[in-house]
Amino acid sequence: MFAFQSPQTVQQPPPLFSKHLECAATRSSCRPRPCSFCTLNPAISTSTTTADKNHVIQRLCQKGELKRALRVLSQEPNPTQRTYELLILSCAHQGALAEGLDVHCHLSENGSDQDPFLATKLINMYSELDAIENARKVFDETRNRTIYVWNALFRALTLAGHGNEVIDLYRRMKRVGIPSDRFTYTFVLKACVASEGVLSFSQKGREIHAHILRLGYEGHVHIMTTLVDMYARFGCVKCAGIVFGEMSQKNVVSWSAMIACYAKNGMPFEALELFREMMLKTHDLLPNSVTMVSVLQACGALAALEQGRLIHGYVLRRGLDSILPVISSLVTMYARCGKLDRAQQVFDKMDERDVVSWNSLISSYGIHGFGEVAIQNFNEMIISGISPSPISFVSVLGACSHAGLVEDGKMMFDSMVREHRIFPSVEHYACMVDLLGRANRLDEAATIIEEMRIEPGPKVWGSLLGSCRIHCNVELAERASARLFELEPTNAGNYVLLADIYAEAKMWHEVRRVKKLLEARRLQKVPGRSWIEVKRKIYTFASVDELNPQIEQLHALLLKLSMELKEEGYVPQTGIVHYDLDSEEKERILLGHSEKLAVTFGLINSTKGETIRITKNLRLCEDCHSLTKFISKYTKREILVRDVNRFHYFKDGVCSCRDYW
DNA sequence: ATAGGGTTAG
Repeated sequence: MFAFQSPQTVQQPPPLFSKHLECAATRSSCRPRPCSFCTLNPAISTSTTTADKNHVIQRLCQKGELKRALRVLSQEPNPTQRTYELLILSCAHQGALAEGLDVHCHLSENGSDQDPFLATKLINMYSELDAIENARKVFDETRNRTIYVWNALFRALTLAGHGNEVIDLYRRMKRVGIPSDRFTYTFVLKACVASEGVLSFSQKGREIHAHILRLGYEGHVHIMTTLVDMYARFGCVKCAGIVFGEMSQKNVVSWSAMIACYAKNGMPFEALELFREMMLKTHDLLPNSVTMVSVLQACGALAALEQGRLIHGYVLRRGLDSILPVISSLVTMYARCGKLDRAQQVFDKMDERDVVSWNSLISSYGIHGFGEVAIQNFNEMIISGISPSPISFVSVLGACSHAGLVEDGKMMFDSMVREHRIFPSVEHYACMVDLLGRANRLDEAATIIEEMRIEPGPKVWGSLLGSCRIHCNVELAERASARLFELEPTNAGNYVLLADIYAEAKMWHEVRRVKKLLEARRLQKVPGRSWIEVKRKIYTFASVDELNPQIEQLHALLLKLSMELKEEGYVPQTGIVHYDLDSEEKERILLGHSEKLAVTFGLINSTKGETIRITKNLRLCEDCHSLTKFISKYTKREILVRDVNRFHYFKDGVCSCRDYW
């Protein structure tokens, strides 16, 4: 059979006998009405030769007729390597595990299972079919393990989330003295990300990085880009930046990886800046849809509506507006910039939708406080034939939580397992704790945690602590924070929350104790920041901001506003100030909050009638919330504030959150 | 001899 195969005929099976020769000669006419040989019928007689049967199987595989191919296989005593390969690929492609096992069996009986080429293909097949055990078995049973076989198993294990195993295997491979190749590293680096344990980053990642440099791969674009991505996923923006900066060759993927690194690690300014640099510095590289997704994400994070609109324009000009991930990120961008109606419009214009597009829409309504609409969209998604993903539930449960729809949320949570066979993750439990906790059903929230079937992570305890803050439950807060201090000792936010709760309860001694703990561990509270986009420029504010040239003017106006509004009924919420000071001092501290400065800046610098849009990196404090309501009423301005969790839309002295947040 | 790799939305 191989004798017939010359390089040119690899793609087209070789003409083997006259009947097929006819077919090959008249291929054009053969297409619409295939000849009887090509369709080859179940009636393949026993008299057909081995070569013929191989050919038939190959044709059937290429046409996706797996079942018939297998039927012929069962009559075929001696399939070629190529035939097996096509069968394996076909099984993988069609998600046919049972058939794949049949092929594997056949191949073992034939003694072909020691062929490292086929072993590689089998491992890939099992990987695609989510049968990692079988992939491992193929590896174990293959005696002649070429680097292809090793790499295939690395890839399979990484995709299945067994990162640690890959690292161990890789080390074993090195010990045994098998040389790795450039492909090995892209898989092993990804495995570092998928591996568990605190030490994964410092030990494994750096270890592999060192090997890569020692082997002289520092000029290899694929490997270096993966390295950038690895550091990005570890949250080490600095390391990613260094690798990126030292790359001798960069392509669109490398740039996109670095932009995504900034966007995903809370540095949206830097993401936009790098995108600008890419556009200016590289003339042969065009950003692609993947790049734009990260850029849009950054716009959304900054609530930079004007920037976002510009990018949207660019997306349209480049014709990237029909790509699903791009549209979904446009929906999210508009919603996060406060333009819920625009988000809905973009969504409406899609001709094709997937779960992610729906999830974008659902969470958009969620952060704007429209819980019912979110649920409605969730149901519409199901009616349209798309099954919810775990993220769909995160989105809809979050929406219920923001809107105080406790019963709906509980029903949703129950339906997860019952109707959709989706088992709740830590994320979902955190949503439920939040939902119940906000609604002042703290006992129920605590019960949920007790009854969890998986280990409650910091997200879950954090939700509980946040709810304790809202409802001033010192006792439960102490329990939650004790767990949190164990689980994430370096997260300053948890200490601050606990101190807030003690302060509200006027337990000054305890406040000082927590603050000392913070100092002893050399942790710093994340400073509150707010920002506002005015005429496509973004201005940021911090409570100790002396850089803004208008700062004096802002302070003066704020003081005047607060005095006037006190006469209208504004009462400064001094209870949230951590220090045991007199009330005048406390008021002064409150007036320094960054969102008040941003609102005032907006009042001065935007045109009347324009909505003022503010973004804040933390949760909105009660005092700012209260004062902003008054400001919206007495200055007749609409003010939109997005905090970490959701939107607050202030109009005529009321907020869209109905004081529930 | 052949084969395979990096960035993506919620």
